[in-house]
Amino acid sequence: MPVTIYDIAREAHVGIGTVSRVFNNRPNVSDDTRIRILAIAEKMHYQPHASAQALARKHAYTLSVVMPFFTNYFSIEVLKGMQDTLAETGYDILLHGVNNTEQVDDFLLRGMKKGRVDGMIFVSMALSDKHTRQILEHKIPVVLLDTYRPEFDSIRVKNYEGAFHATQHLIRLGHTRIGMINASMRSFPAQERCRGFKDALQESGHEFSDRCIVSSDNDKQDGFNKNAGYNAMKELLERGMPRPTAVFVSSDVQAIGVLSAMEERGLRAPGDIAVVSYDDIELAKHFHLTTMHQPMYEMGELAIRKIIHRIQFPAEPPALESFTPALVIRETCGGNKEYSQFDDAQVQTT
Amino acid sequence: MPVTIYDIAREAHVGIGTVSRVFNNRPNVSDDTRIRILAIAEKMHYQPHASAQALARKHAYTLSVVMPFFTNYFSIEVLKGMQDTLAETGYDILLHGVNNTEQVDDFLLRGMKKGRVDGMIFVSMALSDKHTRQILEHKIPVVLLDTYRPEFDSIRVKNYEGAFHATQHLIRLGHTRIGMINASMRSFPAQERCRGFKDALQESGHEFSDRCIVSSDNDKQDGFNKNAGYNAMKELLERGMPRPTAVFVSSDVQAIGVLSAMEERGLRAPGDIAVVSYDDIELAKHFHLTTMHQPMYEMGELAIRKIIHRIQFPAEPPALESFTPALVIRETCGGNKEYSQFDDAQVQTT
DNA sequence: CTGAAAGCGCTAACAT
DNA sequence: ATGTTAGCGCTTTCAG
Repeated sequence: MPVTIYDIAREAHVGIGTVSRVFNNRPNVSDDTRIRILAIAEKMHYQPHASAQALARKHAYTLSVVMPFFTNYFSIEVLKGMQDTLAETGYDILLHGVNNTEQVDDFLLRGMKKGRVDGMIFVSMALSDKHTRQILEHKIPVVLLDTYRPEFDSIRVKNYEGAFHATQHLIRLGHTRIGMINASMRSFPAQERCRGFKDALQESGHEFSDRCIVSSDNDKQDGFNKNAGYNAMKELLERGMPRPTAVFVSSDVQAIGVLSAMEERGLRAPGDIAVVSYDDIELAKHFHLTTMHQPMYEMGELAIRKIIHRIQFPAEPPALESFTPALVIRETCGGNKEYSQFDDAQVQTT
Repeated sequence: MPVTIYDIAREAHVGIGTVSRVFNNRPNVSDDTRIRILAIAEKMHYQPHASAQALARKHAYTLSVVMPFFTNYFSIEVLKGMQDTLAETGYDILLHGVNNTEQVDDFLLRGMKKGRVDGMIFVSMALSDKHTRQILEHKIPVVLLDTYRPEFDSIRVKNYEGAFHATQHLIRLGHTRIGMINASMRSFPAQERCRGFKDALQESGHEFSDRCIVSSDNDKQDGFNKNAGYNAMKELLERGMPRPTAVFVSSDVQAIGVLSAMEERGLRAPGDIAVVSYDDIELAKHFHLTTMHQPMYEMGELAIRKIIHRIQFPAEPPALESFTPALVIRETCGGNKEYSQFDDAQVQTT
């Protein structure tokens, strides 16, 4: 029923080889026959068969992107960067949104199924040893985004440094009782940001107690959501210790929740409690959040370039590339507003 | 290099047919050999080859989802509904984010490439006659989501009715000078919502002038973004006509921008200007927006079920399924708050 | 420059 | 119950 190269070969009185050559832009076809074949193909509405090509070429031109469920801006921006880059390449992506860890197994299986995809990109998820081993065994090209594993190409933003910087900013502003609202510690970025926070405090000789940190245990999006921020802030305020004068929040979405919780008690930022958060999502500007800007779109772009490179050169040693987040100063923790680069914000790239 | 059914057949001293049967859970294989084959496959890390299967089965278990760039909540929620449903089915989706109309051609081509996908879902985009013809010619199963074409299965929300209802709400609240902030008229939903708005006004005998409507011409996301709302509201306020006492905004994201623009001039909702918007995204609650709730997640779910059904029964006549949006009353346009269903909101289903 | 033929890895119909 | 064989539609030698 569907038209194949055989059909058009017969029609054009040539061999299928010649037809194939034409469609693959190979040399060694006379302009004459090339044109004739193209015309016939057009007339017959010929479409090459993707699976057949993939089988013969041993190349599916498909990538799998596995990410924790992409409801937050970070994932979306990353995805967007990927898509725009993809457009130029002829690759397509299979989107694999992960709700929980068991699903990773499933997607890993799908991705590793021979011939399905040429490579996989894992976003923001700590890969277990077991998964790592499986991937290595099957030799499927992988790049990690917003996570790290020495075995694979990794693209990270310096979460530790970013958190450190953000906290330092608070300290320089004169704050001494500083709390942190963190996402779920299952998340790799959350872990790193927590470390950065602690170290910044310790380095500057601040007293520090784990009671200052509230980690969300909200499953949804690893705790990177508004409600988690709201609840965590409420808890922090109720822990019955002297109220912090500043908090570092592990993401902007959470910070929005934090702001809500504060508002409920009549507290304002920065007056009562200064707030610094992380990500610089689109809405951050709207909430005047001072936050750490992450080059999400660019990371998505790079991930695609890297995976395609890796597919071409599987043997090269894995490389780590790091993006440094930049502090965007708006209004939620006071401070100056002299320079302006990102819209209404001042940026320091440390 | 990679292990195939031939390898495992040789190892197990059986024919490849038997091996194939085992992996396809077909009968007519003795438990004995079945177990033996499974064991050997396991040992050799056998993975079936997706492209080969697709070629032989004439079925790729892949869907293409084409949507205008998914940076807004609507798309994301829809996507999420799709993904969750997909998990049970064994299908994967190729995500095709469209930035502009020319790209549709590209993706259409990719989608129609034989064997690539078993079906396509188009979200929130008016399909041109040309595209429609192409799809029909290639007989590829299609379902439309948030658009309509008699030629295909369509899932819509009643945009017209929703807008009508929202506007009516404003009218019942006693408003007479009502404006509308619309997205780009290129977007189908925007067109429908505009019609609903106009008709509601006319039906109730309100004077109506096109000057009350500001349509965004912001390209990004067809004008469904915060900035577009901000700019449009600014323009409306500057048109030098008596200030409207209420506005209907074609989406929540835009409404957030509208609120900003108002705030800048010291105007508050609902006191100075009442605001009703559309979508009921997650953040709508945070902004206390009175808005039309759309069952986005459910629509995504249904789209998947429909396309899979359509793939199985290509001959059935196309069906239209409609979701009715519900008015969620919060605070941006006053009114009562007696009942509560969606969180803090009252819902009327008309 | 072009045709023929051998795969790519798997499914499915047909024998046995 | 199991082996054999013929495709699925395309790419890619290898002759000519």
